[in-house]
Amino acid sequence: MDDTKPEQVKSIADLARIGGVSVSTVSRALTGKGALNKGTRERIQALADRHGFKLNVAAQNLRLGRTGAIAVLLPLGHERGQHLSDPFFMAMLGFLADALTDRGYDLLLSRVLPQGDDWLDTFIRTGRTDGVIIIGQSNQSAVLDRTAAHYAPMVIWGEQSSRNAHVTVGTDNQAGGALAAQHLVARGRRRLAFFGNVAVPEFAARYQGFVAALPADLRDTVELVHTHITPEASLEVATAWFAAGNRPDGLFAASDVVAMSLLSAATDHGLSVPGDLSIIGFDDIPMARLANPPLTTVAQDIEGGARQLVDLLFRRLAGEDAGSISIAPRLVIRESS
Amino acid sequence: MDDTKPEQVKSIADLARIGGVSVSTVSRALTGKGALNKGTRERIQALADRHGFKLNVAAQNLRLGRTGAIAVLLPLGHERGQHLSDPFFMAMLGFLADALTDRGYDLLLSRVLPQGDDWLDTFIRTGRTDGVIIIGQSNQSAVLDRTAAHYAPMVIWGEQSSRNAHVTVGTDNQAGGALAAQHLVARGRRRLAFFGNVAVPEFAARYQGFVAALPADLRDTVELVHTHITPEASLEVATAWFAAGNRPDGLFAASDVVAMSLLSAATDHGLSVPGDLSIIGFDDIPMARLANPPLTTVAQDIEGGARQLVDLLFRRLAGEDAGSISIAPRLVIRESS
DNA sequence: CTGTTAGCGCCTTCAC
DNA sequence: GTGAAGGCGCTAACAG
Repeated sequence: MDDTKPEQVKSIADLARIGGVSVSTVSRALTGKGALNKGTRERIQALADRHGFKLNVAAQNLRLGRTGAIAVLLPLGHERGQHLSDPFFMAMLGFLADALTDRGYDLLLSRVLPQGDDWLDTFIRTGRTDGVIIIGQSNQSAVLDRTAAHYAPMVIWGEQSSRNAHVTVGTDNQAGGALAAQHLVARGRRRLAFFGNVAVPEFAARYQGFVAALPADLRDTVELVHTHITPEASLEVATAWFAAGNRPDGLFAASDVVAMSLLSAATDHGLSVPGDLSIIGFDDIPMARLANPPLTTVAQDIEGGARQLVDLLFRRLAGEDAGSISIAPRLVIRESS
Repeated sequence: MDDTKPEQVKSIADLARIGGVSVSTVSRALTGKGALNKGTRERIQALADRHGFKLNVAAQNLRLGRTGAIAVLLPLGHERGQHLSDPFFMAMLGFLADALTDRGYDLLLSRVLPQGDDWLDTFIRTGRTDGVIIIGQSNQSAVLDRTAAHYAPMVIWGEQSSRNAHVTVGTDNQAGGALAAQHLVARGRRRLAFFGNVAVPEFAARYQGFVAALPADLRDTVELVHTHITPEASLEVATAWFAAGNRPDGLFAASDVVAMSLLSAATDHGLSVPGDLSIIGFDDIPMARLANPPLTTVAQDIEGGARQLVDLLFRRLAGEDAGSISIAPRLVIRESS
C-alpha cells in the first residue's frame, strides 16, 4: 500500500500527524469508543500496528480519573516472616492476580510494616490505586476500621466480626476450629493442644471454635501453645515443647506450616503419627499432601476466596454497599490423624 | 493558630487557593525541590497535613515521564501450576517487593500466559512500568531475546547462557547439579535418577551439571524422569514410577517440592530414606527442613538474588550496560541423604 | 463522521 | 523568592 517508514511514534499526536487526521480520531480508532468510519478506524489501527504504537495507559488513566490498579497489601504487623514463606499467600496472590487481570486491572503488590496509625490513609491518599485488598487484619483492626469509615473500595481477607467496621471475606474460622475438635474427639483423643498465635484474629477464632466444640471435661485441659507461624519459629517451639516432656495425643495447628513443624518435631522425639498422636493443620496448602504422613487439615477455599474478594471490591467500587462474606471450611482427612 | 475548616482538597490548585499562594509554590513546598522560603515551605506543608492532602503520584509520574513502578512478570509457559504453589516464588517476590520499596518504586505483579511472540513488547509499549523483571525464562527465550535487543531495562531471573541476548541473574544451575552428583557419589549411590522438566532452561542445566559430574560408568545409567514440578504432578509421577518397580538408591529433584513428592512416594512404597535411598532437592525453601526426614538440598540465595535483580535493573535504567550475574549454589546436607 | 478545545494533576522553565 | 504559563499523553464534550 503505502511505504511509510516506521519512524518514532510516541503519542497519538505523532500518529495523527502521520495519518493526516486529528488526535481525537486516533483516540477513537484505538480505544474503539465513539463513532468512527470503519475505514478510517481500520486505517489508523493498521498504522498504529505498523509503528508499534500503543496508547499510554498511565496518561489514559489520568485522564479517566482512575489508575487501573488495585493494591494488594500484606501488613506485617507481628508475623514478619510469615508472608515470605507461607504457601497460602502465594496461592492467594496468584488467584488475585488472575481475577484482577480478567477485569483489566493491574495488581500493585506492597508489603507494609505498619507504622503509627495512618500508614493506610497515607497510602490511599497518594492515589496510586483505585482500591485496596488487604491480606489479614494482622494487629491493625483499629486502623482498618478508621479507614473503612471514609473509604469504600477496601476489602480485607480475614476474620469477620461484629466489632469490625471494615468489610471482610474469609473462612469461618470458628467453624473450622470446631471441625478439628470434633474430629479429634471422634478419634478418641483427649490430651489436646493448640499451636498458634492468638494475637492474630483468624488464629484466635480457630482456637475459640476448637475449644468451644470440645466436651466440657476436655475444655479445661486443652493447652494453648503460643508460636509464630513461620517454619523456623514453629519448629523451634514444637521441638522445645516435646523436649520438655509433653506427650499429647491430639494437636491442632493454626496452619499447615505449623502442623508440619509439629509432625517433624514429634517424629524426632520418637513419636509416631498417627499411632501415638493425631495432628491436624489448617489451610490445605498443596504441599499438605506431601507431608509424611499426609496431613489431615481444615481446608480453606483459596481460589473461591480470592474471587469473592475481587467481586466484592468491584461491587463496592461501583457504589454498591456490599457486605462481608463468610466461606465454609471443609475437613480433609488424610493420614496424620 | 488559624481555624480553617478541613474542606475537600483534591489538588495543589485547591491548596494554593486556600493558602493564598500559586500552584508552583505548593509544588515546591511539597516536593522539596526548588528554592523556597523556609517559612512558606513549612506553612504549606502544615496546611497540606491539616487537610490530609498528598500529591497525586500518578499525575506526578506522568509529568516526570515515568511510572514509578516496576513489573514483575511470571510467564506461565508450560508450568501452569508452578507459580501458584511453589514457595520459592513467594520468597523471591517478597524480597523483590522489599528491594523495590526501598527505592521508592511500586511492584506491579502480573502472571502472563505467553501468547504468540509479542506479548512482552505489547506489555512494554503500554508504558505501564519503567522496567521489567521476569521470573524464569519458561519457554520464552526467543521472545526475551527479541525484546532485549531494543529494550534495556529488563532483567530475567533464570539460566545464563551464551546463547542469551537477554540479561540474567541466577544460580549457577550446572554447578548446583554437580554438587548433587558429587554428594550422591560420595554416599556410594549408583542407581540414580533425575526428576524434573528439562524443557525449562534452569532445570535442563541442573540435569546437565548433574550428569557431567558423574563418573563415566554412571553417566550412562542415570535415568531422566520427566515431571512438571507442581506438587500434584510430581507426586503422581513419583508414585507411578515406584509402583512400576523402580528401586533407585539416589534421586536428584529439580526442586524441593519435587523432592518432597519423591520422599512421600518412596515412603509409601515401603522404602526408607536415607536407608534405602538418598534424595536431594533444589532451592532450600524454608519448608525443606520440615520434611520428614529433613531434606538435603542445593540452596539458592533467594534474598541475594532478588537484590541483585533490582540492582542490575536500576543500573540499566540509569543507562549503564550492566551484564548478567551468576550466583554460586551451596549444598545443605540434612537427613534425606 | 471528524476536528477543535479544554482539561486530568502535576512540574518546571521563564519572567518578575 | 514567587507567579504565570506550557505541556506530559490522553479523552470527551462541543462544534461543524
